[in-house]
Amino acid sequence: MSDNEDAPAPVPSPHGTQAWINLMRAQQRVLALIERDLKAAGLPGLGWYDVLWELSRAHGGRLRPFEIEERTLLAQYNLSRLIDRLEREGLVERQVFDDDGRGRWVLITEKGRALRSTMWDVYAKAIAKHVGARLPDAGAAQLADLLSRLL
Amino acid sequence: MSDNEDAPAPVPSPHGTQAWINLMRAQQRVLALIERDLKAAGLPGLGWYDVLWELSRAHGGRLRPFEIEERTLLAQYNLSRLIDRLEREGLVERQVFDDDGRGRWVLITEKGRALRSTMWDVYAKAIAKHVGARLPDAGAAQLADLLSRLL
DNA sequence: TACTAATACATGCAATTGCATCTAAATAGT
DNA sequence: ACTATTTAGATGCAATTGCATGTATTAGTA
Repeated sequence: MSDNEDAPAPVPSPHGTQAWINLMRAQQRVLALIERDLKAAGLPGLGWYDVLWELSRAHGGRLRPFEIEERTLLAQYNLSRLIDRLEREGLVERQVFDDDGRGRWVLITEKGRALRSTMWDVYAKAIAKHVGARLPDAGAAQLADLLSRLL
Repeated sequence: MSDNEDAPAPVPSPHGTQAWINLMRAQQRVLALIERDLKAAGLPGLGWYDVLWELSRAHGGRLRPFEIEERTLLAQYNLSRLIDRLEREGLVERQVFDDDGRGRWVLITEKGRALRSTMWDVYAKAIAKHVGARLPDAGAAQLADLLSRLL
């Protein structure tokens, strides 16, 4: 035996490798374009959007930090500081969580909801421009499906 | 008229949006897994790999910084400092570029080639495990093709 | 030639990230 | 109840990133 792994083939197929490279490049490229559009509109980046979005659609407009963490894939220490920044801007508030003295609620404010909505106007157009316009709708659906298998 | 953009539809289709979300998530997730494997093997991250790879396949094992920049999508100031770090580790060398006093060559060393090769052993297995094993080869090919349209 | 703009790369400084660790509070084991 | 573990979240510090700008050199233009 030439390898000590268990099931999966140890060498990636050329197609698998190409898929990975394109995944990296496409994401970097489109992300940069979308962030550029947001910045050009004087708006914060997608990190802020993601948190505000999860909060705004959560029941009661609030979540525990660890719940946001799960939904956004942000690292715990990054999220903790991101919440600091959001709080400083009045977009969210931290509240005590009575059932567990360690816990906090993070509650989105009206200002936070308004900003998320404004951001979506720009974000949605950016997605349409940088993704939708480059792929027929059926292709987008197929892409979404293939990518979902990596999740 | 309700919009000031030119050709593309201003609102993304649900499929386009889903494709974008999955693109972000899949890339984040797989990237994190691959970086974890590299770190577990005591190796540097993909940023180093990308530069070493471009250099090792370039004619004469050397490129100008701006050429690396184009090939890797690294920002100019980030690349400049990344080269500093690579140079400190003896993986590359900076040389003067005689035809243009502003320019530099970045030359990969034997040590740099060796490290890239070692990294590839781990990287290739990680791609196989985190991408190849989740997608049939035909699916990977299709994914690569769809993503290439975003590039 | 002298002057202005553009190109190639580097760097000071502030903001963000990653890592390790810390505190406080809840749970588990005895 | 008492100690050890685990969990939620925060934080000090070093490394990296982003932004703006700096330096040197070449190209363009009057």
